[in-house]
Amino acid sequence: MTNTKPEEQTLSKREFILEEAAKLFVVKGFKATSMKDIAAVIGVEAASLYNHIKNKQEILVVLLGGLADSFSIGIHEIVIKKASSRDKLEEAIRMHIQVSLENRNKTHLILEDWKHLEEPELTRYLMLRKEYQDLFKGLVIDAINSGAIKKGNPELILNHILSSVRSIYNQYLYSNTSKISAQEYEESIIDFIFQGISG
Amino acid sequence: MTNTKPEEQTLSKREFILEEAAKLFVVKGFKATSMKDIAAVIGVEAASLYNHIKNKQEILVVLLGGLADSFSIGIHEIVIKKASSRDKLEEAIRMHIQVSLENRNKTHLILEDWKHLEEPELTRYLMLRKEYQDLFKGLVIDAINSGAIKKGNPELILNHILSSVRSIYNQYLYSNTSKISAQEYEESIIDFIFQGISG
DNA sequence: CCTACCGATCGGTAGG
DNA sequence: CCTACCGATCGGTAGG
Repeated sequence: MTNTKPEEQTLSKREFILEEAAKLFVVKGFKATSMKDIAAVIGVEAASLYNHIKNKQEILVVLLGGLADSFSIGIHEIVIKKASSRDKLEEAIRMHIQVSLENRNKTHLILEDWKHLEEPELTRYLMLRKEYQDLFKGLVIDAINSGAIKKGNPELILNHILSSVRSIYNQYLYSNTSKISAQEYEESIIDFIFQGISG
Repeated sequence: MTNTKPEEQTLSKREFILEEAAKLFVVKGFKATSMKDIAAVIGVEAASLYNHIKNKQEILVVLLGGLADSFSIGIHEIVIKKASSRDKLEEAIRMHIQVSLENRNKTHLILEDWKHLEEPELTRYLMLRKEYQDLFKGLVIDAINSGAIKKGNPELILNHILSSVRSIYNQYLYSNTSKISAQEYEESIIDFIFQGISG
C-alpha cells in the first residue's frame, strides 16, 4: 500500500560499483586494483563497499559469470539453428564480436584476470570456456567438411578466429581510430578472417 | 695467472632468476607473483634474491627491455631492405612471429604486465612500442599503395596482424596441439593473415 | 645465502 | 556510510 513510487532507478549502487571496478581492472588489472581504488571512484570509503558487495572476489565472479553466460547462450542458439555450416560459423563469429563490443570492460577480464578466480568458480569458468570452444570448434569442423572453408587444423583455425576478435581490446583502448562504428568494425574483422588482407 | 679455469657456466644465477620469474609471470601475472614465489622456484629464501637483482621492478624492466630491443632491431633491419613492399611486410610479420616464439614467456608480458612498469621505463617502453608500430604501419601502407594487399584502414590492418600473431600465447599455453613445429605454426599464421580461412 | 625484522598496504570486520 | 582497527602479506634492508 505504501509502495506507490515507480521503479525509477537506472543503475543500482551495486551495479555502479561493478561497472567502475571493471573499468579499473582494464586499466590496472584485478590484482593491482585495491578496494580503496574502487571506493575512490565511487566516492565512498573502502569499508562502505562491503554494504553492496560481499568481497573483492565476488566482483570478479559476477563480472566474469555474466559474460560467460552471454557467450554460452549465444553459441548454443547458433548451434541448434538450421542453416548452412558456413552461415552458422559466420554467425558465431559475429556473435562473438558483438558480445565483446557490448561488454568491452568485462571482456578484457578474459585475457588475464580470470586467473584470479578462486575455486570453485575457477573450475566452473574453465568448464564453460571449454564447452564454448568445443561448440565453436564443431562449427569450424562442419565448415571444413562442407568445403565452405579450406582444410586445416580446426584448433589452429579457431585460435586464429578468437585472436582476431581479440584485436578489439587493443583497438578501443590505445588507438585513436575509435571513430569507427561497431558495425564497420564487425564487417572489417569478418573480412579479415574469411578473406585475409591480400588483394 | 690464477684464472685458468674456462668459462663453463651456461646460465648465471641472475639469468636463472629472470627466466623463472618470467615463467611465473605468465602463469600468475606480475602483481600476483611474490618474491617469495620466485625464491621458492629457485630454491632460496626471498631475501637472497636481492644479491642478484636490485628489486622486483628490475626483473620486469630487464625482461621487457630485452624483448623491446629484439623487436626494434628486427623491424629496423627490414625497413631499410631493398625488396618489394609485399615481401617486406611478410618478412616483418615473420620476424614478429619468430621473436614471439623464441621469447614466449617474455612476450606474454606484452599483454598486460607492461602496465606495471614504473617511470621512466614506462614512458620509454611506450615510445619504443609506438615507434615499432609506426614502422610496421609504414610497411602496411606501402603494401596497400603498391597494390600488394587490398585497400583498407592501415591501423585496423596492423591491429589484425598483431592480434593474429598473439594467438601464439594462447596456443602454447592452453591447448594440446603444441606438437606442431615453430615452422609449421609460422606458415599457418602467415596463411591466415594473407589468405584468410575461406577456400 | 640466511635470520630477523621493518614499514606499508592489503582485504576485510566490528560497531555504531 | 564512517571511524577504528585487525591479521596477513608484501617488497625490501641490516647484519652477519
